[in-house]
Amino acid sequence: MILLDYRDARPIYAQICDGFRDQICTGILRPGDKLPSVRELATQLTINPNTIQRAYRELEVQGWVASEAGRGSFVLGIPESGENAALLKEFDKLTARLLAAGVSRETLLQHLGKGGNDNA
Amino acid sequence: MILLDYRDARPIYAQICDGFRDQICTGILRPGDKLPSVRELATQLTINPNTIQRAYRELEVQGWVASEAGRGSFVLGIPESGENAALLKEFDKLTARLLAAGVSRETLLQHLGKGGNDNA
DNA sequence: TCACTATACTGTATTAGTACAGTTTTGTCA
DNA sequence: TGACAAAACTGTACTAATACAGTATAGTGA
Repeated sequence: MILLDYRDARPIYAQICDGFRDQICTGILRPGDKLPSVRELATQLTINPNTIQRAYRELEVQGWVASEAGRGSFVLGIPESGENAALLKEFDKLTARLLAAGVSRETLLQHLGKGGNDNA
Repeated sequence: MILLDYRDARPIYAQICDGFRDQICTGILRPGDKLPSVRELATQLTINPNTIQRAYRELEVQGWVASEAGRGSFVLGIPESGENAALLKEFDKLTARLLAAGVSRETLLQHLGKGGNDNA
């Protein structure tokens, strides 16, 4: 259950992020669990679905959850160190740059496929 | 002068991006030139300043312009694109690092999917 | 039972309203 | 002239309204 505190200076989406991070850290939410849909939670908290989406996207970028269009958002687990976030940001910038330079997404996908082996 | 075509399927912000890219490529706008402020252009086009900001941000991420809070947005020039190979090499290196750090290929694919996908 | 279509979900994208924070310029007073 | 406060800019952040696109499921016919 996510609770909002409107006296809190932090934005709503950040409070939602924190709420889910807590629930994942304490084991209330476990890898594979489904998060409430953006509309469901938005209705429950009486805020706009877009604000939920903003929170889910944040959690996704940071590696806590994964969202799939048409299916839902699912818990991944506690992401590895915070340094990865910085690396991922760099990754995003580089990607944008390559796309702007005319390199196709296919090419990048191929490069991604070629890399090492393991996974997390 | 940026012109909008509301019959165009492309979103407004993408049209604005294209407009400025054209002006930079053709030399109408040169490095160091100041772009109209988000409010000024928004008023001129009778759209919301936020839509302009979206376009400027896109151009900034791609390396065409630089925005400074309180000062304005300025043309940088045509982003380097000659040595895509070098950029791709950097991409590979960064990818390897991320994978080694425990970031899953899934996460990287998601990041790739999220990147801006305006012009063809 | 199986195939297919309609529908009811899901996340996502685009644009807008509004408030905030940083910088520059202008005005005022000593 | 110089210092300093006020105001007029600037980009940015947060939330919301709305429309779109993908997926799963329920319903219907053979």
